Amino acid sequence: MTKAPKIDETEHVAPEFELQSFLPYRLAVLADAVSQSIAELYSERFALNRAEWRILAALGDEPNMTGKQLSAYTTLDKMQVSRAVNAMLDRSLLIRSENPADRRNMVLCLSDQGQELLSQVIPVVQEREKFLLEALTETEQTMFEVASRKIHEKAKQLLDH
Amino acid sequence: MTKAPKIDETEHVAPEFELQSFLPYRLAVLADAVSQSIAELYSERFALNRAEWRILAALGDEPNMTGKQLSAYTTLDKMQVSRAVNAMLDRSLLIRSENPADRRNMVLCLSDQGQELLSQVIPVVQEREKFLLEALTETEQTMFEVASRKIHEKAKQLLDH
DNA sequence: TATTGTTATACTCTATAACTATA
DNA sequence: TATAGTTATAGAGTATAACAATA
Repeated sequence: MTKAPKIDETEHVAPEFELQSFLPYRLAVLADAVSQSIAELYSERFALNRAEWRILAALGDEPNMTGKQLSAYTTLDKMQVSRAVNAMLDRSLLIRSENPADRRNMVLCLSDQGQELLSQVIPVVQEREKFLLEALTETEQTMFEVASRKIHEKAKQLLDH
Repeated sequence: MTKAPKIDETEHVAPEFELQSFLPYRLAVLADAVSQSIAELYSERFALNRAEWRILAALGDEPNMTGKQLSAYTTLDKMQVSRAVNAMLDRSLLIRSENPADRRNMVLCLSDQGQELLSQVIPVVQEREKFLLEALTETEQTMFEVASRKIHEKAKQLLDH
């Protein structure tokens, strides 16, 4: 009984790989869909872009931040902050004051108009967040948050060189 | 006993809102960090951009797709596919053939070089995926996947108008 | 000399839509 | 007329680095 020659199936055959089940791809697609579903709210109804929305929310949560603090809070870089802040100053959504202790710092907070705008945006985006989270039980929500945080920590390890 | 006048605390005070715990923000930041940690692998070592990497992986998983099928598989739009495909044809990573049944369709598959490149990229990105997933137990991984899928379904409901 | 924030510039991405070739 | 894919072009977003003011 002669053996049939075995075909080497590994030659030119890439390892099994399915994009659909690749975590980074899945996360990108998910975040993209979720982002879009929120962005359409603050951009269309309130003429904010992503950076402006983040800064608005950040200063609503914690007033009197400097550019650098805003950058850390929102994960935007200093240029994005600078540009968005200027656009928002033009629209009188922010008030910029000097820090007498260190005049390199700009100290920013929301104007009454900014507060007003924020208080209009928040319920709208929160409603949408609630809709998205209806997909999950409370337990699932908690686990999802915990897992997200853990993966994020790992990813940050990689990016801090 | 005269009542002290109550201060209306809702005036000009936005509802409680913390960007850090807002699901869409958390997801965006997470996906961004994870994406970056993978992109630095395929872009630096293999000179691929995101669209090219997705197409490479897609055709490795399922050869002989048309542009439209690739677009659906990778969630890239037809222009992004067209551009990436042309760049990859220039690098001889793909083979384009005509579909005699409908000559509007281009049918694409990986060349030997494309296969070879893919088989180099896969272990590298899989290793990184594994590193990221070490953050989670198997149970957590499963729950995370399930939860992701559920949220994604909800988000797609919103985007399909 | 280092830091905060601004500006300039170039590059990449994205979005719209006009265009071609097929059907 | 509708579809697959291409091209053109403009706008948005991003990245680098030079710059001014201040410490």
